[in-house]
Amino acid sequence: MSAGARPTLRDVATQAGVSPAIASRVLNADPTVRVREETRERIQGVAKDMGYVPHSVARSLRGARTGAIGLVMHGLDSPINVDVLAGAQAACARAGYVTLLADAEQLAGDHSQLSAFLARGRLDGVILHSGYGEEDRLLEAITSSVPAVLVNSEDGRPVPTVRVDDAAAARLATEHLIELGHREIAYIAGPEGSQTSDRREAGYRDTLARHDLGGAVDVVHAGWSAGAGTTAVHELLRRPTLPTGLVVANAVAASGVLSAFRDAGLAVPGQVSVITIHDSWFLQHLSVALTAVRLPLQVLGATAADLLIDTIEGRSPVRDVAITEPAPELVLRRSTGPTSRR
Amino acid sequence: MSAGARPTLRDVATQAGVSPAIASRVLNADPTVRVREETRERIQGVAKDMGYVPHSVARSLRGARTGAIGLVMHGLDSPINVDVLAGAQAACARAGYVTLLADAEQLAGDHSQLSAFLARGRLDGVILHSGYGEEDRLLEAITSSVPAVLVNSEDGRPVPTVRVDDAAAARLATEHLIELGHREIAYIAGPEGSQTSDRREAGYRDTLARHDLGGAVDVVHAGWSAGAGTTAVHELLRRPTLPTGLVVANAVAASGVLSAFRDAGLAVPGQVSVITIHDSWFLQHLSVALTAVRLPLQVLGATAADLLIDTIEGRSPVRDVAITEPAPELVLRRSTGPTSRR
DNA sequence: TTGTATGCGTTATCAT
DNA sequence: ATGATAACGCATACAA
Repeated sequence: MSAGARPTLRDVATQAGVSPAIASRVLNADPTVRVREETRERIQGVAKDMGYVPHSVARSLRGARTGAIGLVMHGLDSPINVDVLAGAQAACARAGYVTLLADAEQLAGDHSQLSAFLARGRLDGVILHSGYGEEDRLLEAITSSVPAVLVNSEDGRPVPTVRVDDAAAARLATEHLIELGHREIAYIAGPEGSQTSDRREAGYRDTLARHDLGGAVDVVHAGWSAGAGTTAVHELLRRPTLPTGLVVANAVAASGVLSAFRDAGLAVPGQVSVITIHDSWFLQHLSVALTAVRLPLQVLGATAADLLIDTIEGRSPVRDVAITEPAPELVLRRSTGPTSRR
Repeated sequence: MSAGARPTLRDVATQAGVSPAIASRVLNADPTVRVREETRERIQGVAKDMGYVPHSVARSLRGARTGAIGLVMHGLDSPINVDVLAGAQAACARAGYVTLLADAEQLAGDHSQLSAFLARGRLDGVILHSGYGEEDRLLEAITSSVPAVLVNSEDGRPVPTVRVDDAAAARLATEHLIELGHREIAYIAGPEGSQTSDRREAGYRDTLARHDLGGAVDVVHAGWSAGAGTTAVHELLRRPTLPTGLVVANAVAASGVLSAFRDAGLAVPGQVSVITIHDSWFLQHLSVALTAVRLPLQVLGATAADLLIDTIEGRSPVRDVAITEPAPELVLRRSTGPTSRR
């Protein structure tokens, strides 16, 4: 055994004066094997002394499992998405899996990256949280090679799906504005085609309808970025009259909304109230501390991981999960207030 | 070949009527092998038709390489650290490596996670960007198993180190305030023991000294979080007199600083100017758009990756890298202005 | 120009 | 209670 080289199972077995087979079973605590207590201790002692570490690759080759889960994520420039990643990563780690991280856009755009990632034997499964643009392209390649779980996508897919209760969150946000007396409430949407944004829009429309405000539906398509929020406000400002309340689909976009109002000299919440979906540390530090509906994003990631792991380990036939616990929660700050107009 | 099972190299070889050895060498474009053009095409055709994907695990077991790099990161709740992660991830992917992500704190606190991550044969190397608390504990475990590169740590370590030019950034920030006429400038530091914060402090001290303001050195220890920034301001407010300018070690902490001033009713930059180190998308949306010194964080991550890959692939004896290109850059926004006092 | 044989480190099966 | 052996899929040294 040369200096840097780690000992193999055979090294341990030889040193302990037993066969590799016995050493393997003892070190893996195989319950079906009966060895003398003394032998067991000797093997374990030698393994510890020699600093034996199992060779994960040999193990995966022998068995079918790799103990690795792929996380294909998009938009890591947004803390919202990072929360999902963190939740998924932590849940995988707790369950004994390591996680491979890839960027959805890069993977979709570079075939060699995709095949390196999906190389046979590398992964036990994949969690896919991608922008709607990459999703279809990636999904087929992934599912043809390993089990997958989709985050925040439409259900009715060929793979299990996990999402938060977007509609409920939007309802809560819209209700809040209505309770404050607002009647002209616009929804600043995400990019066109985003299912997440569509579900929130549905909640917004629901709520207006239930309050006989169905005629006031007012949707402005923007995007997930701060710049998109700013652009949406500029669009609003070109109109003769402004809504009194805004439900913004996403906290990052809402940052841009607030800055645009500040730059335009409009008071929030004096002239316009703003509420957003998703909470994050930065909201209270924006130009006006931003009222939001908190959604359990880490739980979302963790649930996706748990569902995938159940699938991998042969449990649970659950297909689609909508997370209702913890429920969406209103986090009151300073960006919403009673309407001054009627 | 059953339904779900992917074909092996042997399946391809058999189907093409050649031996596995030839198939292997053709598919890997081994330059030392000379085969008939017709044979080559037949093998490649069959591989494509059957959807052959090399088995990464078998490959790693045979060779010594795994094509995987571990990213051990801390503080993914801060966009600053996520930038470093994104840079490293992208650079690894470009070079054909997949990346395993782990959280430094979790790894340091859970021995079974650590050994799963460092299992023999899993990784070709590790990039470690950890809080100063976990670093020492993790470093030994990691380096005893694979090559590593340290991000933003002190040089003179047993492993190669990469960092940005913290001192230069702090000098630039401090100079800026001095040029605006400030003479009482405090440094809001990171947590005690942080080398990154210490390097920035040195730059701050340098600059004061060079302007004969060495007597005005004023360091308040805080931390990297927004809450720490807020606390530091509360501490300042208990003093009889406030500095006119603040250099804050980190943009997230600076968010808390700005909010604390807003809540206390102090005007920024009217009564106190604030500049921070690190730029990020949210700075322009804070209660006052925050002036900052931009440091190339993605480049930092990418450089760490490149250095590690050089090491893995047997090139380059470079030990410690201080990134000077692109140089720290002043990003002027609204949180700094001429001092009103003298 | 192509084929055969071996071993990477494990674990499971079957024997003793 | 323990050991011998085979096999996972691939890449290489060597043979033909």
